[in-house]
Amino acid sequence: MRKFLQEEVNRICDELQGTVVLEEVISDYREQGEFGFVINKYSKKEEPVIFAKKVGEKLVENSRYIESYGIATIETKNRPIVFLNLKLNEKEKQLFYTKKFEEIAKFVMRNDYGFSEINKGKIAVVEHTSANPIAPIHVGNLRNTIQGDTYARILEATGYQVYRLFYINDIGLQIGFTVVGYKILKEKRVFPDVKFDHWIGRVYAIMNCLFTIITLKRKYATNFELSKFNYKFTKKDIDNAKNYFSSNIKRLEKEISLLDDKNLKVYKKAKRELSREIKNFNGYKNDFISYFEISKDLESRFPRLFNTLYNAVQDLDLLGVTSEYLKNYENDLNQEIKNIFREVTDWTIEAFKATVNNFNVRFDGFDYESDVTWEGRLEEILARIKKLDNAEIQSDGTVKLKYPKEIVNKMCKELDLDKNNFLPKSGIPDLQLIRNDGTALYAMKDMAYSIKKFEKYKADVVYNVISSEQSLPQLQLILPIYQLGYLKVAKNLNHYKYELVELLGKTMSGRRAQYITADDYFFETVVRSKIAKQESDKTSKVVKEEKDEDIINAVALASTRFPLIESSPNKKITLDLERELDFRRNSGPLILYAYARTSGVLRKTNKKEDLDPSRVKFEYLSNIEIVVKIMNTLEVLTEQVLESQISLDPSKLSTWCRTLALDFMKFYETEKILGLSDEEEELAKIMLVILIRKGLKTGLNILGLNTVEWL
RNA sequence: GGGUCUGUAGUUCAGCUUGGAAGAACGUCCGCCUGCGGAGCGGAAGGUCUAGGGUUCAAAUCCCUAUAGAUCCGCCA
Repeated sequence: MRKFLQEEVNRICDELQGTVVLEEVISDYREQGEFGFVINKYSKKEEPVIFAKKVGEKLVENSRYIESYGIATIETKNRPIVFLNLKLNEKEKQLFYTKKFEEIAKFVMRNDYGFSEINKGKIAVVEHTSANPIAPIHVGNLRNTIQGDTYARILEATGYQVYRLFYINDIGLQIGFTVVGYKILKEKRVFPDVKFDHWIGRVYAIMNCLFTIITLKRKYATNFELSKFNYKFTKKDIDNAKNYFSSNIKRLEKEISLLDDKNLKVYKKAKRELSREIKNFNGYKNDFISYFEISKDLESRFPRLFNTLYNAVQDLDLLGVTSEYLKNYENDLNQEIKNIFREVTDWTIEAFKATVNNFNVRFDGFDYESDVTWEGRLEEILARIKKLDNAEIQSDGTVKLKYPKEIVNKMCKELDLDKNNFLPKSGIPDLQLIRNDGTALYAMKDMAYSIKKFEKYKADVVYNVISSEQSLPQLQLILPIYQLGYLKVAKNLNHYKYELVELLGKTMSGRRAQYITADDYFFETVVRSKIAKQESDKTSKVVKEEKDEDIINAVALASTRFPLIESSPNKKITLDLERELDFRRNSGPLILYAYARTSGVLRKTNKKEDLDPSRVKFEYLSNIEIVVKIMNTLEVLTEQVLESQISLDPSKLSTWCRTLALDFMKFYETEKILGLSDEEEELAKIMLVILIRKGLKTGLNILGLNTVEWL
């Protein structure tokens, strides 16, 4: 109606230059009409009130829809703000809505409701989760998984063919020593006694602890006295470390205070360097203290694993063996070592699959970092990078790319990066690609993988779901790709950013093998959902003809996925498990409940879901205000999906679902639907319920949630 | 030191692209014990939209400055 009226107003009053935007009138002035707009910007030099009167009269005279008008004035310092509010002719309005409702009803009943074909024929790749395969997926990772999967579904709804990818980071120090630990345990015939990813998480934590302790001991053996145990700290070690670092920090602080601040530039630089060193010392000091505790903690929680590994590494040069393993794997030199790396990662990935499956998430492809490394693309890229003007090849063999201000600004402009809210005003730090031993750094492999995504999957657009912390590396990734001439890749590689998740009252730490895993979270939700269902069964007289398990799973799915997408991705969220598990406070179950209620209504009537809208007389609908609101909501689903896609923000769609559910609840409570004396009215109301049902189902399905008929 | 993100009701947030009359849920208080299913509904209280300045007839919204919090700036991946 608003849109239509807007056009009508524009047509009639040609002296209103520009487009009129009608607003809904607030309740204080409701007797003046339903819609209104601000007259000031059109009135120019004329007194707004007088101008409003003129326009109002003209509108009443020329439009059969507008019955009368009212003027509302808000006083300000200067000229008052004047609203022209329009009251509609009830009969014409009724006719208009009747026609409009039928239109919307037909639209909603279409098979492709909610879906568009704007991106038909195009291929999109969404890479998400990509958690390190050395620890279970925890609630922190889960936001990535759910955001990525939901966004993939939104892309599909706008016509894309979507590939969901998981990038397996199977190279690096952490996986290196974890694999060493795994091999030891396998030889000693110590096998997993819990789900593999949970178990490998413990192995990782223990190996990391042993590895870090020996590294620290080696590093500081000449600086202060340390006990002869290679893989353990004693109380005395910690005291010595504390003394050593504290005195160093004190010394540096004294140096800072003695600095001459006359030469500002030199002073600032020196100060920065000194505070960085202080930070380092503080870091090491904390490492000594915390690994002392971690070691004891892990030993007491997982005594068998810990002791087996601890004893085994005594006769082992852990640092040497790890680096040997890594070198062999990275260069694909030894089949046996390759097998054991793959064994660990593949088992973990299988466990990941089981985890995300609970959340209705599946992947279309898994790519190994090691494969990318072996494929030979790296040499080719490196050769071309070395020829770039901003490449810097140092005598020790390292290769860096320099990005001063001018280059960055120019490239950002050419790539149109400011549309993503990213316009660095200064240069960005140097990007190092090659170590002095000639091996490739992560950034290098990431470039190769980005290009591979476009080639292997024939992608038109790629979305990397990665936390906002990684904004800089993601930018550093695009620029060299662009310089190498991969224009399509650079322009269509997007960073889907999201802020991190915190858990109320809990700190998560992989090093300590302390986290709330996604498995725990789901299991806990299932338990709560069971309890909630039992309680509802007690009070409800309804016999539920659906499997308990399906209902419980649907509720658990909604309650876990919903909180992770209902606020916008660049808002940090704190999960309060008590709140999320209370189904009265979590919006997910509420929407499922609304849907189940539509089922309840339909069950009691012989009308079917395929009811033909053209048989329905919408003029019989009463309580027009809420009906109009519902219809307006239903009408815009497709637009809402598109908006979520364009703004990389699924929360717009989740809000849409919640709004529709709440409005339906309101309608349901205030209006009797079945058993009415007037058959036409009943039919119209049933139609409305069918439409809402279709809307909820479509919206929820795009969000990756399942609906159930009973709750 | 330099980027980026965030600051709106007691709490969690929407609204900012494209300026126009301050929104939702939860929590609190008061009503509706179930007529199509109470995981619900109605009502009330609760806000100098972090601060200051600018542009404008008009700023939560645009621009500048400040401030608080998060985060990034390694031969880690």
